[in-house]
Amino acid sequence: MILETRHSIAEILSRQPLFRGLSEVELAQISVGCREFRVKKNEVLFHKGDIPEGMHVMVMGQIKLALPSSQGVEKIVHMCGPGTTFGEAVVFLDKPYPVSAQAMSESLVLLVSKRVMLEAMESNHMLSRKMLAGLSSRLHELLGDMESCTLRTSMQRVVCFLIQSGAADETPVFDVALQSSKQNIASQLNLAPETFSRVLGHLSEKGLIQVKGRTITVLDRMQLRNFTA
Amino acid sequence: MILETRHSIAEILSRQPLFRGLSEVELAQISVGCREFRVKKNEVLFHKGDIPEGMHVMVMGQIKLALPSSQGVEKIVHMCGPGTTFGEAVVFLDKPYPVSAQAMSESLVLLVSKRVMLEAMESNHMLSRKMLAGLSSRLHELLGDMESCTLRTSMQRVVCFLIQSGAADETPVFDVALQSSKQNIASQLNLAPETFSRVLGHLSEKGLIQVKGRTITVLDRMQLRNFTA
DNA sequence: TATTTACTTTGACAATGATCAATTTTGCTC
DNA sequence: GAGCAAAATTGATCATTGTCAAAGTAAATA
Repeated sequence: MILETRHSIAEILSRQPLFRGLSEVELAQISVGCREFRVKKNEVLFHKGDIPEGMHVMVMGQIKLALPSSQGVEKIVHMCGPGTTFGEAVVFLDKPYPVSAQAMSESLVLLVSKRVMLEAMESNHMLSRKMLAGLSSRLHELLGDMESCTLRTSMQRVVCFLIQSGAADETPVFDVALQSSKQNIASQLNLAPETFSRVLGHLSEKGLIQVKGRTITVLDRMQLRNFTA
Repeated sequence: MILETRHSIAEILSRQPLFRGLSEVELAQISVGCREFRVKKNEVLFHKGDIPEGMHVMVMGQIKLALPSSQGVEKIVHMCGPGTTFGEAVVFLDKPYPVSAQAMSESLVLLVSKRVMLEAMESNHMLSRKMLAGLSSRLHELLGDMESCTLRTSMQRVVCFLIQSGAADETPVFDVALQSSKQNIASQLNLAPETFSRVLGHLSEKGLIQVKGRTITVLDRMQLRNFTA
């Protein structure tokens, strides 16, 4: 039974981008250091300040990483989706979690112990390399968020968000499907939900976008970009 | 002459925390991939958007990493001091610099090429481990800054800054020596210089701190901390 | 030391965005 | 589909913080 579980965990791991390319032996070793978590919608996986045991691998679902504040409000720092990892940094730091993690939908998460991760990386340089790349990406992403928060107006933040959410190509018209509620997006953009709503309203009035529930249609990428500066 | 220079670079490297413990051969190999930069005060080492060639090691001086904005203003993200590194992330990412780097005082910086860093890490796992730890620290630090910017008032930001700048012990009275100008600190705290000045003024009035040029004396750590919540 | 330049402080004012409250809409559960 | 709860919108108001301007101070340079 346990062997069966370990085996299935190894199989799950093998499908995650981070662990792709590892040998069966390596996967087996890592799977031994794994714990499986099935969390329901709104369930909290860990709180800011908790002592971390390892790194998390998202297999299924959606989890938000957020900074709680003394009052009820919180600032969402990142949304994690399938195939991604989070909490990498705590593997190397001996510090409590700097954020809280809460499931936005029913999710399946693997917790890989620090020790096992460190050992696996010691014997497999490619894994180290991927972890380095992952942390680097996260750092750049966070810098981008910082830039948004500190030197852009609410309008600019929303416009940048819309443009970045579109395909990389230069199609003038495209749809943005919000992957979560608007208040959620607002928090990521560091805006009050009301402000977000109003900004979308303004852009609609000007005929630059069209809002239908969680789908926003950008009607004129060029003109929209003018609001960036 | 060149050999002489390479040798001295290897020696400098051996004194940097990141490279401490490497063999002479390893240091020699890395030094081959190094370029030395001596920058004067206010000189720009690189701009946001430039294509990175490698990672930087600060040997001497002080360099600020900042996000420029369309208008003249900028947001300082980090101050780099001797013995630290910056631009680690670009080694793993193939992306332009997300920040600009400008010397705040005459500085000596080494640029270690991406290729050489990657090779050195491949053969020395301890180096990978240190890079991972460094990136992780930076990430947590940035999360802390994010927390500050997004869910604290100007007063709270300043108070947190003062308390964090003090020794870890619980001495009620201590000095904080600002390592740069007040407008500089203000930018790091995401405040207008005027606001920073006013907040310090308020705290002085209440008898919680005393400001003398670039030295701030905290008179009552406990009471000051009350402003955090 | 004199002179200029940069930094800091202070005041008055403006504006962006948050908050509060009420209403409408959406989506979920039974 | 009815009823309920959560989410979104809209309006009115307010507060925090930024901006502009001016004066004062410190520091750098000749």
